[in-house]
Amino acid sequence: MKIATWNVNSLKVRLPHVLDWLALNQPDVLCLQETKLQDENFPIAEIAEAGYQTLYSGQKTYNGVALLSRQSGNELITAIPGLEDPQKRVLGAIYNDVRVICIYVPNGEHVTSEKYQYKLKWLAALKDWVRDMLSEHRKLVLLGDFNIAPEECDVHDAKLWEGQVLFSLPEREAFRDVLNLGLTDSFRLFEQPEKSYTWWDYRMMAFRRNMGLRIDHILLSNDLAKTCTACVIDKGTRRLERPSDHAPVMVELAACGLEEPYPENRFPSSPANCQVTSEQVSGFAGNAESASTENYSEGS
DNA sequence: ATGGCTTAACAATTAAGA
Repeated sequence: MKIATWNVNSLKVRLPHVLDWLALNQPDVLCLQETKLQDENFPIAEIAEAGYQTLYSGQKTYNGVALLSRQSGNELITAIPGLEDPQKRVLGAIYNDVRVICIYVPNGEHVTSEKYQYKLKWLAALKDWVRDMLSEHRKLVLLGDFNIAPEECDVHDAKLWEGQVLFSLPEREAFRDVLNLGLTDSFRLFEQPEKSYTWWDYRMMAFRRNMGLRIDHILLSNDLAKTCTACVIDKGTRRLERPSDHAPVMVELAACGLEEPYPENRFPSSPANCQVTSEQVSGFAGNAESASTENYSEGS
C-alpha cells in the first residue's frame, strides 16, 4: 500500500501535475492540502478518468484538503472533534483497515502573531484527538503539511531559522508531543539523502540553492511502522513548470503482516529524529557547495 | 535594506502563504 501527501498550493493550477504524478507513482491514497477550491468546483471527473475516487473538504480561496484513492474510503471525518475551526484543514477516512488522517496545520505567520497562537491551540487539539484515535485504530497514518520542521537537520540553516515560525521550540515540542503518543516519523526510519526538504520558498531561488525545510510528514502508528518499507520525497515536482512550493512525500507499507522483517537499509531502533544524519554531515559545514550558494545577489 | 514569488480575489491592490 502506497500513501502520499502533497501540498499543491491550488489544485486548479496544479491539476495537470497531480494527474501526471498519480499515473507515474500509482499511490493507493494521495492526500492533498491547499486545494483552494470550493467543493462544487472540485475536479471529480478529471481525477476519476485517472482512476481515482475523491473525498474533499474545501472552502473559497484558502486551505482545503482532499483524499484521492483507488478504493473508496469509509468513516469520513472533516474536523477535529471539539475544536471550533471554520477553516478546512482536516480530512480522515479508512482505507482497508488503515485510518488515514490528512491535515493542513496552520502556518502561524510569525511567533508574535495571533495566528501562531491559533497554530499552537490547533496542535494541542490535534494531540488530544490523535490520542483517542490511536486507542481505536492500531493502523493509523497521520500525514500532511505540518508546517513544522522537527529537527535541526530538517532546516537548511538552523541558525537562521532559530526561534522563527516553522522551527520555533513550542511548535517543535507540539510535534514531539504528537509523536510521543505512539507515532513514528516514517522518513527517519530510513537512511536519507543529506539536506532533504519538502518545501522551498518561491523567492530567492530557494530551490536551486536547496534552501528548504522538511515540514511535510507521514507519521505511522507502531503497527504500521513495522510494515513500512520506504519513505521518499519527490523533489522532481519542484522542477516542473509552475510548481507547487511543496514536494510530495510517499510511504510504502508492506501489503500485510506485522511479522515482516525489517528491510536492510532501515534503522530499527532509530528515534524519530536525525542524530545519525547530523553527525554524518557535521564535518561538512560550510563546504564548497554551500559556499557557492552564497553568491546570490542582485548587486548594489 | 531583511526583499526577492505565487495564488485568489478582483479589476489595482490586498491577503496569505512559509
